Amino acid sequence: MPVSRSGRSGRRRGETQTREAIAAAARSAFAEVGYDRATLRSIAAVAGVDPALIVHFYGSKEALFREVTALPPELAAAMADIATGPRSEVGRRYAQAVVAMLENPAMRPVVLARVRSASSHAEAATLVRQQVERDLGLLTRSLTDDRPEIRAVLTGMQVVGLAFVRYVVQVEPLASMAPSDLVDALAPIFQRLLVGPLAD
Amino acid sequence: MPVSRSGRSGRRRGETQTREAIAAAARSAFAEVGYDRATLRSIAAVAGVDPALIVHFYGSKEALFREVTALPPELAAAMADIATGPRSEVGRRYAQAVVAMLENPAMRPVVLARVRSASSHAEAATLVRQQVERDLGLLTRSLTDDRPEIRAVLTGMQVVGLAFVRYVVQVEPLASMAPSDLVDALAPIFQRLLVGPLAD
DNA sequence: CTCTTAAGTCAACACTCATTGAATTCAACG
DNA sequence: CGTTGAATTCAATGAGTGTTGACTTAAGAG
Repeated sequence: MPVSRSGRSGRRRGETQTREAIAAAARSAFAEVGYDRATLRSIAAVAGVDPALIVHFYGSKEALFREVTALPPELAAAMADIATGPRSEVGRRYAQAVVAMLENPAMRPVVLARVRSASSHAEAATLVRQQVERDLGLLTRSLTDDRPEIRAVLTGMQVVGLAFVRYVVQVEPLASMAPSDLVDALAPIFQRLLVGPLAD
Repeated sequence: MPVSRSGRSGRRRGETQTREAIAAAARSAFAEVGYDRATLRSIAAVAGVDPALIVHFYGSKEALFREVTALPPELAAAMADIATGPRSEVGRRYAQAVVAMLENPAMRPVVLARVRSASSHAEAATLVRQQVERDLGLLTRSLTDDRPEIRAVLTGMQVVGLAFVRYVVQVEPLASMAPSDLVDALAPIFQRLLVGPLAD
């Protein structure tokens, strides 16, 4: 299948090119202002496209959100990797994974879109809930038999709290903290929640 | 100043009575669906009142939100109290204060209205930011000289994360956990963040 | 009783939203 | 060339929004 020879000569782009432009604009919009305030019109403007084209491609705003905030399935596999390795460093490994995810420019908008939209959009809330219950439950159950569900939800509380406080509310000094310092600050918290004692 | 003799005889209620009905409906609405989805019409319907009356009393939706999500100033004083008492129990005392606040039916809607609206409403985000920076900064600075700002923001991360995961996203088993169990789970986390070592 | 004042309602305005269906444009194919 | 089909736009629809101003109603003051 020959690809259209140019990206710029005519006004018409290839389909995948346009879809990706829309997807990127949508992710950013959902991540920055949440589901409600991210209007099809504003997304279309950023993507350089008519609003009707978005629903032509995706069907509806709901479907657009679902498609654009999907997480790659390899993420669950990465969770499993964290359990392998020395137990005394599992907190730091998880902290590194979380910070890396949130600093990854392809991943951050997806996570923030979900968290930011969870406040007013029931489906986004469900996505966050399932993510914590499934993926973190998997991790903690593979690490210990001592109340893994509680460890999972308390760990998830850290991740959601971090995303909210650092990126949404932007509280200093957390908002401008360097990733490596962030890992240092979070590692002991995760270490205790994942494999340490739950009470004193 | 004589108060109108009855609350129910005529169709007309006393002013304060109506204002409070509106305020309560507004708080619930903001807490349950966030600023954007809490429409003046839906609030008015719950309060049994015309939408125009709300703006007649409060001026605008913005002003309504501001007035209705104000926190009593005695809260800052309560923060100071937590610093007094045995250091080894400060984490538990703070956990009790946080859980008590979130379980207080007068307080919870205010906190949730702020957190839930922070996602899409800049002013709500500012309220949350200031709350964490000011009140928690006050507490940690009165407890230690060892990087109190970091302790404050990490502690705030717990509170925001808790509110979000327990009440907004409703992840189990945190969502249905009894308040006393919640205190038990949070106390050691706060203890370490407030006065414990920051690294291993 | 009359006047004043404020509580409360009503209908409308100006806007923005997602979504739709018809119309257009353009690249590819024969 | 002509035709097909998909990408893309255009204009409109209907529902919902915050806010406004004119209006009505009733309570308290003289």
